[in-house]
Amino acid sequence: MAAGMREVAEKAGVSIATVSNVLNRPQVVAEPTQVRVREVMRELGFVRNGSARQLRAGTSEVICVVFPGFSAYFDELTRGVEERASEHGLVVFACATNDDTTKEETYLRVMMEQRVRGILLTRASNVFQSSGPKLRRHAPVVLVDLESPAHDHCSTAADDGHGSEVAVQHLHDLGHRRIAWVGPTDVPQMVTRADAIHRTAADLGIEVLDVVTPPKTLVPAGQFAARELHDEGMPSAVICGNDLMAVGMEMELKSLGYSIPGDVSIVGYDDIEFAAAATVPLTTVARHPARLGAAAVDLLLGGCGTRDDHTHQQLVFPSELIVRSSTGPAPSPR
Amino acid sequence: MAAGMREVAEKAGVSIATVSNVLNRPQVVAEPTQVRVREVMRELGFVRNGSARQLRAGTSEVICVVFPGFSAYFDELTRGVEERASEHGLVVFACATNDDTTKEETYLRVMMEQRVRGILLTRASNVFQSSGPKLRRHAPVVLVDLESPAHDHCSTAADDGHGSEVAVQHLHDLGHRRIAWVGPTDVPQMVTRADAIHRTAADLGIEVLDVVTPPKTLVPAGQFAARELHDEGMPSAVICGNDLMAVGMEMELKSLGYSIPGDVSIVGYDDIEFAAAATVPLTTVARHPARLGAAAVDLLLGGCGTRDDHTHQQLVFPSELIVRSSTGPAPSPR
DNA sequence: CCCTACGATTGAAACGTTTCAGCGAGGTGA
DNA sequence: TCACCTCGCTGAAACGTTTCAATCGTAGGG
Repeated sequence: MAAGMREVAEKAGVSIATVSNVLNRPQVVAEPTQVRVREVMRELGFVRNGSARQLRAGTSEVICVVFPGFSAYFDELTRGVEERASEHGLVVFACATNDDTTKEETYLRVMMEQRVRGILLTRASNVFQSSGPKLRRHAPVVLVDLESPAHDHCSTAADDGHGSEVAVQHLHDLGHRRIAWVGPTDVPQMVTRADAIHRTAADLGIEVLDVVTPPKTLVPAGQFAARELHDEGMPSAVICGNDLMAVGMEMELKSLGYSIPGDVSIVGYDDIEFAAAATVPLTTVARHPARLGAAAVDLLLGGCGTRDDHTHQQLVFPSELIVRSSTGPAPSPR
Repeated sequence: MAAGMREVAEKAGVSIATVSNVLNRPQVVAEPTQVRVREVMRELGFVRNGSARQLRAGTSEVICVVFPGFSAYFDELTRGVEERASEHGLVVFACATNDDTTKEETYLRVMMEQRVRGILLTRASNVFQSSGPKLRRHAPVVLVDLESPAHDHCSTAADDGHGSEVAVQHLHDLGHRRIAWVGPTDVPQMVTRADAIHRTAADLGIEVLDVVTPPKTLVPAGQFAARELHDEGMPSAVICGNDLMAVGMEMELKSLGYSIPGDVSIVGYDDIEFAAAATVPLTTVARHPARLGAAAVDLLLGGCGTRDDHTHQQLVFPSELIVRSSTGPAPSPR
């Protein structure tokens, strides 16, 4: 059924080795031969067997990205990964774990088995802690947006600590003295942000309310948090763990009759494409996901995990506050 | 570096064949041997080489999904695929083409080369038309949300024709006589919807305005269309090609001072999770993406493409109109 | 005590490539 | 003319599994 190089070679009247050369080192085979072989390939609908190739050559052209689900942030992240990867002739496969540990384990196993060229991990749960070393022995791993406590991995991340500080400072400058933080407590990146916010707020004498969301940080989580705050007492400003939640917050608050930023100021994280286009364009801590993704690919290809002499790098990119219309002066107390 | 079955066998004092049996047919190997072999595997950090396995065994445990980008609809679709796939011990890799033909070609090539267990195609561009037959010879292909004109493929789809009829009828019942359709003209699924809308509207004596969007049917496209309609003359109801655009439409219209559904009624497609939670909960044509995905996996595994005697099936699932708050009576003309 | 049967294990042949040393033919410089 | 080089091509050995037929004990039946 599937024609292999053997059939191609026979029909073209050359050896298998020559067929292989046409594919892998065209310079060494004479022009006419090349043309003839390619012609036969087309005729026979030849598709080279990747497993065999990879088995023999030991190298794969696949990079895998693992994340919790397909949302705007990861879409942009992946775009960065893909762009850089394709410059090197690599292909990017993504998979969503839905925060399911078992699924994550399965995915990582398959990737190791396939000896993929590299794995980009975001939001890795405890799986990574346990099987990290084994994983690393079978494929280069780069952490995106996820710092390894032991610094024994390459990673790229945005400087969320600094971003958070600037965000809080911004709100302080606008006169806000009571703000809320909205995010899950079981997602490492979010905890980093929360910590920095609390720290900075304490320094500046700002009170922080915590609204805990589920780990699924999408629009509905923001809406949920908005209702929560509405019931418990609305602060003058809210920092949401990402833009999607911030948009949910915006929408729900408007429904509840709040004016933004008149009554409540809102800040997000990520600066996804859509942040600028929200009903009220969002003030947000830009994290440039595409850049993080591209840099992660550079680390992968830069020898991470393949060379013994490699020292792991933690790349941290500056994050900046993009001020749009969702933040304004705190309403004067009455 | 990477320990293979050879090393495991040696260290456990058994033959390679036995190691393989431990992995693939545990029933045939004695309990104590099994324990010992597994123990050694753990010690050595053995990970079986998927390429070799696949080369010899001829079967892969990977299903691939191809779509334009990572958005809510495809997230839900993939969830359905994944759920069904994992029941069969299969793993799902996704990739985003960003509507780039070259990228799509590359992806499909790699998938064929890897001899994946199956490919789920959505939004395939002309690539599919050209390389379809070749593709099909090397991997089972199922089309999702995409009808093959020649019916020479398996496919799953929602009955958009019927869904559209019902939507228009619904608006007619509410008294709307001038509506808009918002969507791209170069995406097959969208064209199907547009056609059905035009047809039904004509029957009912409803005038339809077309607003053409770019193929990237996300929130901003809806916002763009809203401004377009605002400038050109707002109809009393708008049907958007999907929920994301409908949400964009909602948001922008509210910003422009319109009341929903007071001034304008809005209908979407898909019924993504978020549709119910939008500022104004969305009336939408539910297409149950997860169900489409799961059914596609069933078709794949049901012998599509593997058996010669297989006849291709076109599975069409009913789509239903979910009426929420974004549609209401047409404003009385004054 | 032999024969059979059965359970556990194994040797070796694939699977479809890549790669490397080598081979013949033709060309070039001395 | 000979030695040597280059060019284009090829034979055959890997790569790490799976699988099937074959082997070896050993226990049970006659």
